[in-house]
Amino acid sequence: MTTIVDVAIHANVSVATVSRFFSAPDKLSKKTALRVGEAVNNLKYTPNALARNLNRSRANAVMILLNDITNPFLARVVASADKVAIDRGYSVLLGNSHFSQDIEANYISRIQSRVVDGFIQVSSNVHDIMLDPNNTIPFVNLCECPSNAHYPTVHIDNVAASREITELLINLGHQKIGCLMGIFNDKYPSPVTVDRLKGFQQALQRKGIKYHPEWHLNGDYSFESGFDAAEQVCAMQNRPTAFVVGSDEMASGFIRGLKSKGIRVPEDVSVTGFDDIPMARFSEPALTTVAQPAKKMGEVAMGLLLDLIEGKPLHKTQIKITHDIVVRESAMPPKA
Amino acid sequence: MTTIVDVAIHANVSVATVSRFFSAPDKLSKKTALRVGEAVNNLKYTPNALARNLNRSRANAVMILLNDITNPFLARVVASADKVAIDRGYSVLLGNSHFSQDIEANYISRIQSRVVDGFIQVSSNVHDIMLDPNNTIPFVNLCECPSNAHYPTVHIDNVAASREITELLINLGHQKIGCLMGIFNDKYPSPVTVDRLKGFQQALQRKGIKYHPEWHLNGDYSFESGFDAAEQVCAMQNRPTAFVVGSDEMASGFIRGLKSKGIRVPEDVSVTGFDDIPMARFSEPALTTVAQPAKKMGEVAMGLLLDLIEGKPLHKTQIKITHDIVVRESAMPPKA
DNA sequence: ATGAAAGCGCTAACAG
DNA sequence: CTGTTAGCGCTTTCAT
Repeated sequence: MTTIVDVAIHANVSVATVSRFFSAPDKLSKKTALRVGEAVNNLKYTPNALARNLNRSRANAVMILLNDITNPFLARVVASADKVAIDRGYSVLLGNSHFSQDIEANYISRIQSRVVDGFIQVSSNVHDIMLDPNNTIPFVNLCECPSNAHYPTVHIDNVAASREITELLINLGHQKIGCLMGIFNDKYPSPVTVDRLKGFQQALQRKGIKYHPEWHLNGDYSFESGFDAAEQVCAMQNRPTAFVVGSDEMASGFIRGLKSKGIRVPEDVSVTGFDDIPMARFSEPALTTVAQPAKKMGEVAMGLLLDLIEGKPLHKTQIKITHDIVVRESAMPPKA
Repeated sequence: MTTIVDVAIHANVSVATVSRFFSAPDKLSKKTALRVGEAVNNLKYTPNALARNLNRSRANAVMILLNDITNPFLARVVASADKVAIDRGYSVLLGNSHFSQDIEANYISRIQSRVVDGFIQVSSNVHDIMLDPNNTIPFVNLCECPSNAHYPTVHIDNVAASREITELLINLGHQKIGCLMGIFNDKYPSPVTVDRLKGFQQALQRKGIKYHPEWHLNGDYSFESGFDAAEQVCAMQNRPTAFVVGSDEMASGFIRGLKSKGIRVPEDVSVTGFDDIPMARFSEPALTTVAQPAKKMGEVAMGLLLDLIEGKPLHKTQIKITHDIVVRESAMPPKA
């Protein structure tokens, strides 16, 4: 490996000068700058980031912690966050936990070893580091912050969003409304799940409609779990005319399952989704859903994190992103 | 920040002992190990990876270079590759180029600064570093290697795969077969595109079927481009009875476009895909396609890369992965 | 404008 | 089994 010393010798200057060539080129005279530049080219020298980072004690990298990079919503969040990171000179490390708390914890310990300057967490696990009042590693939670969290956060108002999409169904004339939501068996129940259920119930309550526990189905946000849940709908003798579903993928699978059982959507049963991933538009029928602006959320979260890292003065660290209700084809008034 | 020195003082041992506590704990007596462990806990010490990496000159990290993390096939590749990386103690940096050669080149220069020990490239751009006979940074190309590449590679036989899926159509009785493939306007034409077209043409030729350039449509592998391509099919007075499409997403969009124009699939036109992403199964009709084992490819590529990095003796560095033809519903015999 | 030198925090001989 | 010490490659005062 060619080092800064090689270049210094080659250019007949001190290592300090070579260092300046990269970090403060304007402090060099034209002549020396030229000589150094030549040496750099001849020797094909690239500064060693490891060494540089060590004495700057900055890694110039951030980590994004998430459960599953193959989730299309998360992938879009990562893509947009990643873009602002590179634009600002940072690398991004993937912290894909594959839904394992152990793996996520392992990532946290790597983070503590300073391989990154901060992290974005897109999951709801709570780690010691996040509770430690002496913690110095910046982080922001995206989408999944417990509602009482005191740390930086970027999220939509899931309660309101879920309430609104439910109200849309009610305004369409539905009175018998079921839901298909996430399950609650985690150590740290997903705030997303909690809030979306809460919004659903709020809407019913406000309109004086009874919540039927027997119409409350559970899934894990996947297409498959939606497909499977459809089975239970068939078994219902008194069937809802509409379902609020906690994610587009699950809604898509649910619709597919319903159709395979001969139940038409939206003619027999209306279905709504959540997230507005690309597939929502291409599902048949196209999904009426809540749009969560993945791109914007990724950008805002990364922007916030980098500001935190760079010590910029911050106005606000708990940022609410506005959602949208997207009306397409999967919901219509109930048959008389 | 608490450093190794703090711990050493606290435990009344030398820094070397503390270092050994982490790298070779069995070389310590029970007593000292205990003392050090206590100090570590009390001080909440975590070794600084930056410093460690510097004098080991190893980053314990690898980069995955790709065009778009929101591509479901790539996301699955990354997820599986990532899994073997963490299992072997490495972090993975995302090199998401957003289809920009400049960004990819920028990542390459970061790589040269030694922030990672090696990289997997899932794109077809050729960089100086890859041609440099003196290059010491290990890398492997996944899926997208030019066929004459001399460097490590993991890929399926795209020519054979494309030929086989075309033959399936021919065996079904189709004689008028069109295709929807990628375009060739890149500096480094995608070998994937080249090979899939070649396989398509080979199949026709072997069966003595004429290749009709006017039935050759172009897209960019996206759902949208498939949808748009369907428009051109309507305009054809002499229409093929089947199309070989270069990716599942594009095939899916193509089918959707066809259906929106009143052309039934597969009754009027058969369509095949490529990749077998999850959506292929859920598309309507479900896609007959070539299965490219994303999970396995990611694992093999990462395994190979880490072996390379760790200097393990290698039997083979150009690895061919077997594909499968998956028969579902989107292809049937042509109407008489 | 440039150089000398003291580290950044840790590892790895080499001694003992 | 444990300690001493010389770096890893670079940045950054402090002088000049």
